[in-house]
Amino acid sequence: MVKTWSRLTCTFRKILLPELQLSRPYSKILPGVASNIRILNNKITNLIRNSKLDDARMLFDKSKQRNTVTWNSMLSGYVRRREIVKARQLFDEMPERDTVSWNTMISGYVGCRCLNEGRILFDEMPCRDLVSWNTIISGYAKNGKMNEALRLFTQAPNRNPVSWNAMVTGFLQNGDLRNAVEFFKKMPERDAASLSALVSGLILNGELDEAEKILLDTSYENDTIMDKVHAYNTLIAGYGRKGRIKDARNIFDRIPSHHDHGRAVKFKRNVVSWNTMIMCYVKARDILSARVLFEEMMERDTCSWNTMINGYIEMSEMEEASNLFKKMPNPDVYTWNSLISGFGETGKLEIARELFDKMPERNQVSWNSIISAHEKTKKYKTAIELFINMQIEGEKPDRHTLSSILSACSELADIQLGIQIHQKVIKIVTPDVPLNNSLITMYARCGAITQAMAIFEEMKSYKDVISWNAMIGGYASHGYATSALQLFGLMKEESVKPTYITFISVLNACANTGLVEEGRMHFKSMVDEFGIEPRVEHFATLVDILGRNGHFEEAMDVIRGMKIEPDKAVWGALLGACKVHNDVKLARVAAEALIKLEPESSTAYVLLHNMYADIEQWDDATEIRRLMEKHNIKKAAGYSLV
DNA sequence: GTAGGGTTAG
Repeated sequence: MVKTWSRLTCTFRKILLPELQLSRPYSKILPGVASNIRILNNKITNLIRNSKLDDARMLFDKSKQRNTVTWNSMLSGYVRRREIVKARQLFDEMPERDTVSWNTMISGYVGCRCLNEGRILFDEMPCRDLVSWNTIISGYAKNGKMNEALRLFTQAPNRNPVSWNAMVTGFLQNGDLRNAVEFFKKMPERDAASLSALVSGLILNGELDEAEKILLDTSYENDTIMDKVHAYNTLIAGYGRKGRIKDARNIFDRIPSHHDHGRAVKFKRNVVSWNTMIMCYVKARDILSARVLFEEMMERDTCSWNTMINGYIEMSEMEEASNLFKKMPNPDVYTWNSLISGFGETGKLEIARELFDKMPERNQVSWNSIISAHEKTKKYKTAIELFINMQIEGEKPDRHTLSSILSACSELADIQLGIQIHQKVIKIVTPDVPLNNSLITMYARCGAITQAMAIFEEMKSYKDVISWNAMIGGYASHGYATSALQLFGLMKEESVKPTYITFISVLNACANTGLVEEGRMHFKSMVDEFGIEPRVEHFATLVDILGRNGHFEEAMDVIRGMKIEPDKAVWGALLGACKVHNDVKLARVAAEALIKLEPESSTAYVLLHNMYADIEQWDDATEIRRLMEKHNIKKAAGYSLV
């Protein structure tokens, strides 16, 4: 039986195979061959649709029989990919061209903004159809050449809604709203695209009220536009972006809902209408109204759930987000990711990690979210471990990953890893300003000031205030106070507006070099010249500068004049200065203020006690000891009572 | 296989 069967198939092959290789003329006679071409064309079309252009080309080259459709499919593949040179080569090689070939080629040129080349072909082509005219008209319209578009539009032997819509869109893109509306009104017949084009164009031009007017007017007409819901949704979203929630809701309510059985419904709300309206509420942080609408929905899609869940995450209401997530039928990777990043942002690292470990599939964003969650909660080592695992599992790091890891390197002052990440950065992405800033910070924190400066200088004019802050801070915190101040001078010369962070470094530099006058001056200019409200860090440093140099009166004046409550850094700076200058009286004031702020801490007690001991005021020293015993204060490690 | 519009989230 098996033998007979294989003999039979052999015979069949002998008969069938030669037929498959028949050349062109036979394909017209033999239906089997014609259907083979159809199969081939379908295959090529599908490959192109899935953007597998190279596979399509291989199939194209291999096939012995091709018809014009085969060539056209291949041509449209190149046109879609904007590979205009290859498209033209193929076009020139074609054994015969039909109108579609010409139109495709023209649309290719037009899509690449090569209007002249497109026009040459248009003028050359043997017979033009409506598509040819519309292609060239929309080409001119899209590229702002409305005069030429209009000339061709008028010349065209006939027009359809596509021709009119191209003109309307063109006018809108050029901000010519008057003509856009006029053309829309003059159109002999309009379709859904006409309305969509006009409404979305008006919204892009900021004319939301005009868009609404036209939209509502159109609904009174006996028009043929059934599919108006698209345009309505566009307007809802437009209002949402402008924060006009009431107007958005008004439009939403005007779309007939599923419950309107009574009258003929020309169009009705779809799930996008609901999602868009929920989105509006979420953007306006009106999470309650969003939830009400969400509960009213008859059927929800993934987007509805994710929008609602993300709304709660935006409001940091992670519990509600979590509850909804548990009820959600089919969460996708985005749902998981937003929860992970939400829990990460709110410091709930364990939950974030649990979700990450549990999720069915991960992508780059999942890894980035969990890495950043660890980095933000100061779990730098784990962040780096995750970064390594990410790559083991075949997920590529991107600029977000690298930026998180660079921060971890900065905090750990791990320059070895930092350098490795720097290499990766150069290999994977073109560093943008934030990434370069992270690199500067990393090198500066690791004490590699020269490398930090190299990047800073490479950035040329693309530096922002953060780049300057990172560099000035790097100098200031590594003992290069003079360089820090010089760089600050350059920053002002280049008219970059400093921030409060800049001044922390600048004042620190002054403190470290004992530049009292300069310190005073910078503090004053921060307030007067740059209008920056001083924070406790600034006051603490100023007190430090003044106190250390013996200007105790002035330092106390600064503290008394503070609009905000002085914190332990401020009093600590004063106490430190008193210690240097052996001013016991003022030290007592500072120490008492410190003890008030931190009753359990022994630092101030010990310091004061030792100052009394130094000048042999034993009664006072004993009093401090008694106080410590009374309040059960134990010396912190590293301190001793002399 | 070629021409116009295209709404919501991550």
